Amino acid sequence: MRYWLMKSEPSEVSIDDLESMKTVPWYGVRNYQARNFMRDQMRVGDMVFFYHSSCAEPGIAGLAEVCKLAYPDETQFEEGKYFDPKATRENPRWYNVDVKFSRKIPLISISELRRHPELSNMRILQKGNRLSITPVDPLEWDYIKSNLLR
DNA sequence: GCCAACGTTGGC
DNA sequence: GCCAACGTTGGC
Repeated sequence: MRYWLMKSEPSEVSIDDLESMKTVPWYGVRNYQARNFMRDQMRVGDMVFFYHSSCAEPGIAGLAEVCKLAYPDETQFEEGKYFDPKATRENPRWYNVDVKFSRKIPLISISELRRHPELSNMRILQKGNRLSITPVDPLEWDYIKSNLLR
């Protein structure tokens, strides 16, 4: 079982949206590295920190779980901002897993995360990091669960 | 709104 | 295959 951190803009899909929808396809990823994590490494049962990005209070807002293996992202075929003219049904370019709500937590802000030297290697805290899906080291996962999660 | 960092694109 | 230009991300 692996651990992940997945960024979502709350104006798009927030932890409250996930709670009310129960499960959500993680559509719209258009970065190859992030796609590869979903397509090649995520398994059902993997645990996820649900992270709010590009908002007033960025940080970990909840816990979720991978509940369906990667399959072609439907939005690449549809009109709209995620449409990809180079993608075909025979040759899809983008994939997504489904993610299931686990629980909401009191926000662990990015500034709070930065306060802990134990977490200083987390991808999310590195300067210039823009990757929307990153693996979380099991030690970092446990540290956050036992020290920062209420 | 700014801007640093980084990924992608496309001309050569 | 290089690399400049451009677009996007995301914290601040």
